[in-house]
Amino acid sequence: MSRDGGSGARGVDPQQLWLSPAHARRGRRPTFSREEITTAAVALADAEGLEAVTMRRVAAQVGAGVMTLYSYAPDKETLLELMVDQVSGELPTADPLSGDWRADLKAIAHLQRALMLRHPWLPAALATRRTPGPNTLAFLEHALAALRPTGLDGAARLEVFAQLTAFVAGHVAYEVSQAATARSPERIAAEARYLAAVAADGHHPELAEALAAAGRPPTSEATFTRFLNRLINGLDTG
Amino acid sequence: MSRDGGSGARGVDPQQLWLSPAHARRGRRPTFSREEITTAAVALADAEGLEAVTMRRVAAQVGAGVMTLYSYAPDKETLLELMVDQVSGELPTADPLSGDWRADLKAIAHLQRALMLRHPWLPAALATRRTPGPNTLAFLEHALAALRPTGLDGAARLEVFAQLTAFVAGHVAYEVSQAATARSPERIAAEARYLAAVAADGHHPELAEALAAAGRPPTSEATFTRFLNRLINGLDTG
DNA sequence: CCAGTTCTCGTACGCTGTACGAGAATATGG
DNA sequence: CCATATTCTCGTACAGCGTACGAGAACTGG
Repeated sequence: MSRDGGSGARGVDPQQLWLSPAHARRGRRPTFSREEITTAAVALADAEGLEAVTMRRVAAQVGAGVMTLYSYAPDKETLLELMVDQVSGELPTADPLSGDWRADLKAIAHLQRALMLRHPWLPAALATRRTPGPNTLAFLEHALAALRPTGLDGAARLEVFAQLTAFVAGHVAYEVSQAATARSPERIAAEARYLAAVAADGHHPELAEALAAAGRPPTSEATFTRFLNRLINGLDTG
Repeated sequence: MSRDGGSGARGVDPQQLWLSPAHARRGRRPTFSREEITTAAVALADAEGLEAVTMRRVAAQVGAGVMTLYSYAPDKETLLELMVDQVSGELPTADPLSGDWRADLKAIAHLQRALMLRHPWLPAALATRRTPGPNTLAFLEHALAALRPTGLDGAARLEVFAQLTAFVAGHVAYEVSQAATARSPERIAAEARYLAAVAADGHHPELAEALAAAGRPPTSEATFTRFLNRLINGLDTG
């Protein structure tokens, strides 16, 4: 018995993660909380990147022993899911819908991009995410409602939203990787030298032209908007 | 001195990776080759996934000592880049172009998808890739040529191709993660139960409808084609 | 107060990437 | 042919990772 969910004596059943928020009524009272731990992990990831999120460092951040974390999340991957869902809570889910589904969808994508820029580790974390948590589901609900005027059936709307999210994640991942590279100028100079050498070898005329034409890229904001418009405008053809 | 590139005494300069294929003319002759090691790593990743690619296991595969690998690649991340470029060599770069850039671009995307399905670790590996190798550049050259009839300038064509690749990678990553989940039926059942519970709570009508409408999804091939067409058909608007 | 339950966390294990340096193999100058 | 310089090979070692285990602390209901 006593296996009926709840933050059990020996950690949490990963299958029941999102269905067991409260703590047991018997025995010692918990010193920490799932939210507290998740917040610490998010702060760490925001400040130093996803690879800085280790069980030891998160534990140190909240002032707990390392193994204590396992009472609140069954493993590290689950902690990542908690992080994803926590920051997903920053997304507004009650924005009024205009009825123009393209405009609404664009607004949703811009919200997602802003969130990912605020938490640059998010695209990478989304790549391995398994089950959406409540905050993620709330936003999904909002997005599905926005897609209702398309006339697509439920499954198709789900598909469209998944693809949109993947698109935004891919774009932001590229944006932040560019920004990160730009921060170490030696790296980027070496890469530019290498590409220039390749372009100069005469076997890559298209690449040479692409590199020659490249001044500074326009602000990524504009680029994002351009691609987003292309994607969304194409949506009900094919 | 003697720091002029080449597979140096103590490994390879990561900055010069792609410009230093040959080996030194003095001293002991190398027992292995970069290609041999890369091939072993790719085989390992194909068979057991990216996380099975550890320096120790790759070394064992080729029959070398662990540290020997560091004479051929300065670190593990570089080995991953070598893997990416090696499998990129499987992409044909001399396909005739039809002049219909949309059709050509769709063909290119299908080639990329096929490659990624053959090497399911590729989308994840691409996410952290820094500098494109020669095979990657050859395919890029081909893709840029295909985009020439669009009238876009070089930089814009580069952008389009990057976005297309990200799109394909995102889609295939989703495809393979679905397939992987399907292989452990208990997991997927638990997730379905959880989502059903959420849908039944009355606060997620859109989600409920989406889940109800979902029979088995059509073959991913068709889904991929559908999304690809949407993306490409939208390309010269916005 | 006692028994049962739950939470905390020190210790330990197997795994990772890789720095170091000794020794084996080869090319060249004498 | 030998001495020497150069290059490649790889055993050992270390810090850091995720996490299994189990002893003990804190709390509740009887």
